[in-house]
Amino acid sequence: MDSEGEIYGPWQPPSAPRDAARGSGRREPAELKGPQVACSECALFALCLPVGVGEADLALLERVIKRRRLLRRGEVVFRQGERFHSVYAVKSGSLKTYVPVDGAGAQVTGFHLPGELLALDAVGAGCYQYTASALETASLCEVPFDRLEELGMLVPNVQRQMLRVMSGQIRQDLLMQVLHCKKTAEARLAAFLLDLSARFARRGFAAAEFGLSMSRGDIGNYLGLAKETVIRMLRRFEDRGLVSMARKRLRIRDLYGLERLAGMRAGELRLFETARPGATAASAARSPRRRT
Amino acid sequence: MDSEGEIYGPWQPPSAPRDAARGSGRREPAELKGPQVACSECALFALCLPVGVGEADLALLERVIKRRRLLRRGEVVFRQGERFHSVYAVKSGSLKTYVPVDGAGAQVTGFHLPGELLALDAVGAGCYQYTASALETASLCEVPFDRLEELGMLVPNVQRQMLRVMSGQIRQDLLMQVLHCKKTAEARLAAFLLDLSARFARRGFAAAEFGLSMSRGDIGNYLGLAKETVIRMLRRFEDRGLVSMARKRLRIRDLYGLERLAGMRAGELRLFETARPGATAASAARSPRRRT
DNA sequence: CGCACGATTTGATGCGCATCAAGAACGCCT
DNA sequence: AGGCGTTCTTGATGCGCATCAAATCGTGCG
Repeated sequence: MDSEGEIYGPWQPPSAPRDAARGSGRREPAELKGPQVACSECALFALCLPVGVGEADLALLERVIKRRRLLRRGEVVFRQGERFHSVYAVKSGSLKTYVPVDGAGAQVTGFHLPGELLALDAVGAGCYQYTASALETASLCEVPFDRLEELGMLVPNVQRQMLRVMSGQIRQDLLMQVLHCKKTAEARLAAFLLDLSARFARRGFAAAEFGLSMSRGDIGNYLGLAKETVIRMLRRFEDRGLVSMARKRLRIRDLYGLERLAGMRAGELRLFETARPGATAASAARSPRRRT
Repeated sequence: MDSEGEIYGPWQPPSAPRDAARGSGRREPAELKGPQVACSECALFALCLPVGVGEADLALLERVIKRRRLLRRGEVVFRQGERFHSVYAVKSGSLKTYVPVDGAGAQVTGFHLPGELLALDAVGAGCYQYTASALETASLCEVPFDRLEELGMLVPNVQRQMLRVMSGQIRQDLLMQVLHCKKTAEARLAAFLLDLSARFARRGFAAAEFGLSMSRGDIGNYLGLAKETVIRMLRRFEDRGLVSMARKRLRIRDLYGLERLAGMRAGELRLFETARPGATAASAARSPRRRT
């Protein structure tokens, strides 16, 4: 399916993190530690899934991939404002995306796990809307958008699938808005963990145990909380037996308890590219104290 | 440009607000008071703009419009979860969209002014993602999506334009996230007013004076604030001479002052369908006290 | 191996804004 | 006009969470 783990670093913007030294010794790439998705599990593949799951489609897909890129922690894939040319699929590792914000630091806008698509929303803008950087060693598939468009000519449904993916993004943003406006710190963090869990599960990884590759600060930034609050809430969860944590490793012990805290079921977050005609949302009422 | 103000109410879901009585007397429709956009100013028209602005295109556009719908305050256009069939363009009046939320009320997800498009993001989901209802007497153009798709076949760029509009929505959601995570109540409200102003201006209405058709409660809900806070902030703005208010009418007196409060320039909100290759965002530093 | 710097924790303190509780000012209907 | 429900306003109070400060841990490095 893949082979040849080409180590590209050709277009390397001035961001090299301190640990980007080439021959650092420890653990060479090629065999990547973390979870890694097969092409058939990747969001990119879903772009042409509707036409059938045959070998031919896989071949079509392979043809649009320009190259793979291997990133180390902190390396930047693209920056906000750069001219848009490619979308990316995460093959292994994880990334965060963020936008610089006025005077104070940045706003983390999302985390991206193996099998997920990156930057499709830049299509309509002509330039990337945010900066993407690796949270850990990661590999990506780059897909030049013009090739994807060509593919769209051959396979009419690809266009529709792109709309679908973007629509899924908007749906996700809606949920984030609810989270920010109506939920306490506790509920936000619970929802965040459930979201991660569901996304791992979706690609075939363990839903109950996974690594948090981002820092507490990043989580807090993303959720609109101070990092101290994130820490305190995590501790609270652990004290209540909802999760157990060792360093950056998290294990969910009481899924239902978390769902109760979050005020929503796990599946309700990130409904990505799944049309459910009749579903009208939650029922579970629970919310400590937050607005009317 | 239009004529025949057909008063349709055929598909009227069980929501009739208390003031929906038919022959209530006062002020018949047909002549609408508020701002009203010409077809050439409408977001729908922008869908095929790139092919040229000729008469032929206008004719094409007219062909896809199924009918106009006239709504009274509180009437619902579509509900979350209903099967998606049409997108809508606001011709006059204004709407709000919202999603029901677990135990407590709803989350207002947006307001929609004349010339703006509604529900395009439902394309990828197959069902509407939120409920839309009129804030005041309003008229809409309904466009069945299958007809829009047909148009897409005739005019290839329509597809691209749809991506563009959705991408603009995602960009807007990103800004909302920053607003919620990093800004104080004061900054949020200032940004909200600037956003409204820019949107009115964009369609050719007065940027400095307009009506707030939504209630303070709706504004607060949308921004993640209590309605009391909205009121207090508005008063504060007025006391400082930034705006002046009479009932639901608002006049912006000091645009620059508001921008300083919001911590961003007016144009930075809602950059809708405008690609700006090199723009990297703000510079104005200002934020009273909010996160790191 | 021990140094240094960043990430993680924990506690103390205070501010921003939600919440509660009335009252005032509409808009709407009879 | 007069009544009434809804929205808007204003003040008092308290809680949630940001902020500040400082210790500890982890990790890459010389």
